[in-house]
Amino acid sequence: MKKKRTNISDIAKAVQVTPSTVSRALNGGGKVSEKKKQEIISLAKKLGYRPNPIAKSLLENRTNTIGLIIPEFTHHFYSRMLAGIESITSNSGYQLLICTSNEDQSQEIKSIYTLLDARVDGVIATISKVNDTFGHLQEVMDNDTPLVLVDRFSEEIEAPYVISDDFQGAFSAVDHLCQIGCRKIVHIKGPDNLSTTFNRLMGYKEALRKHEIEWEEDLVLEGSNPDLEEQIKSCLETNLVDGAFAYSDYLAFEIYKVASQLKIHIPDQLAVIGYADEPISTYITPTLSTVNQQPFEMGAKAAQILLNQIENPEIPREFVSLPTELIIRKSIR
Amino acid sequence: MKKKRTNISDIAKAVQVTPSTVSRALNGGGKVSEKKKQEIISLAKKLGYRPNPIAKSLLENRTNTIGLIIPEFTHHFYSRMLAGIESITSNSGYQLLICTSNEDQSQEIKSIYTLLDARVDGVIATISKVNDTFGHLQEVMDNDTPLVLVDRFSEEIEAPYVISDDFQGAFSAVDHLCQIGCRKIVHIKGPDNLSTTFNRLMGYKEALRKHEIEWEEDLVLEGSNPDLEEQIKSCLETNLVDGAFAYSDYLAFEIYKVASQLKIHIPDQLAVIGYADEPISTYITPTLSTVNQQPFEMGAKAAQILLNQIENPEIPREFVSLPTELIIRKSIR
DNA sequence: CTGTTAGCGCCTTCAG
DNA sequence: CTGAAGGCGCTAACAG
Repeated sequence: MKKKRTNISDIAKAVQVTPSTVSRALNGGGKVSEKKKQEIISLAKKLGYRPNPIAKSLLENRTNTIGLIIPEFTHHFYSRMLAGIESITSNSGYQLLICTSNEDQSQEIKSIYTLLDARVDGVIATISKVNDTFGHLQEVMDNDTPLVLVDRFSEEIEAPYVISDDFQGAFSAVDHLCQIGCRKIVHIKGPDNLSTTFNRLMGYKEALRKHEIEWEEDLVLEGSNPDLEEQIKSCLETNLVDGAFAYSDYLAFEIYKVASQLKIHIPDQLAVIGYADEPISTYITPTLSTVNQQPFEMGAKAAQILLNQIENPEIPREFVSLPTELIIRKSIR
Repeated sequence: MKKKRTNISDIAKAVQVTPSTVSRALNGGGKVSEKKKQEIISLAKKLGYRPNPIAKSLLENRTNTIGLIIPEFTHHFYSRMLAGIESITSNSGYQLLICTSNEDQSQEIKSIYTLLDARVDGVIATISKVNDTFGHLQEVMDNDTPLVLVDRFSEEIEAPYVISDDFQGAFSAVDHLCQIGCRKIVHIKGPDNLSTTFNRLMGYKEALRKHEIEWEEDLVLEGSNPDLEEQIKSCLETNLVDGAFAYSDYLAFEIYKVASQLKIHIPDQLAVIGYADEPISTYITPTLSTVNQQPFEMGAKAAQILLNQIENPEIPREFVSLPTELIIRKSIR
């Protein structure tokens, strides 16, 4: 059994006043004689009194707690996002209640209700990859609990969101490849159905268009294809590919592997750009150029918007698309 | 303002009974006529009634919440540990309240008090690297809040802990190097003052002793040394080094860099083993052999011990040292 | 079987 | 300036 903590009436008894007076002395509400006030304050300190936030929560109908739902912790991207969120919330006196969904929508739904039960003051969520129902998210909003989506969003739900500008990120990467003279640029796509996959593909095409390069279907490969390695190999062999842009750093690494097999030199014969600035990108040889999505800033921004909504529910919803940053390393001449 | 949730007395009014009856009907305590019970249950469902855990917490003096303190999120090791912890707590109906210390003890202390204020039912903590005071941790225990240390521990505090067996991990790595014929094995040490640094060094020495190899001071380098690269270079040049064991995968990578400069072939001329099985270890060339500390299992075990302590405070403290796993990859013949 | 009462810790009226 | 009373939502003990 937990030891009983000293509470407000313990102090009241000791100083021979009522709990209300102690409350007033400690919180400054109303007038208390300076003498008693000092006495109460010093005793409180001596006894290590700390107000019970649970009682306050019950009274005020708020918990100073933010619920967070993310797919998982282990990708560097989400760790950084989490760190960004935490940097803001902890500075504002909010606690973080964290749930993972493992990209499984049924778990996401369960988590949402858990958080709602816990009476969190707001929710930040990265929705699962596969999603077809939005009632749980709608319920959060119907409950007047502010909700901010981060990294992924859906047209189905009218919550504020913070995402990364995938179109621009891809565009800047491929634009750079074109500028340094690449004319045959292969693209390895991400998983189907994700808006990020689509937007990065669009950015790729748009950059080609800008440089008046015809888009070729043969040069766009499916990253999820089980024999991706074969695909890359035959693509590199049959075309005079001089540039590559991958949906992720990990997929870019697949290109490295094949290039090494085919004795194609990176960056002299082939320039490569990945996506997400994973730690591996600075450890592989040659170091990989990539697009930084600024996950820390994404998390921080989402947290700021949420706290804003909590403290001022009337402000209009914000929809933020954060700019990306192209990082040039040795995979490019 | 948050919308008012339907509570127990809303239901009571609607069904014309008292709140206590509703409570009994919903929780099964005491006897309620089957008819009313059904009526109450169906109405509760219809109104979407969900009990307010805050009220229950106030009453029961427990919050079904676990506090967690970790240095940071971004190292893969902590992400995995976190995932391990979460896998256990979420299955047992506990929520996770997470704080980061950024390896700063003053922040760690602040976080501890925040968690104590939040009335968490237990605390899992990885203490900061630099630590010289333990009053805050003692206070957690004095408060009868179960505490489990994970990854790092201190003799100064008598809390149960779960750590990785660094001695055995290092021993198995160096033992393996000896077995494949290495006789001149360099070791790059970790940060001073960490027990892990010390224990891995001990494991290194013990393995050498087992194979009757004299320990040489010249072969042990400081990983934190700013001109580490130079040190490695001169060490590899002046000694006929044929094996290397590094405190971390990142430090092992420093050896890769120098070996490449000196045209020393890994693994033919030099066998290398790192530590921690970071993702980079499978992406660098050649893939790096390493020691897996099983962070997921560490987190899970710590969570299990904590939940045990919470539910059964009288059980004796456990002190767990988890075995490591040597992973052999292409950095070894 | 069901209602009443009391209390978890705190704060906020409302009286004095 | 300070005490008394009430209530946040819920449950447990005690009466009926």
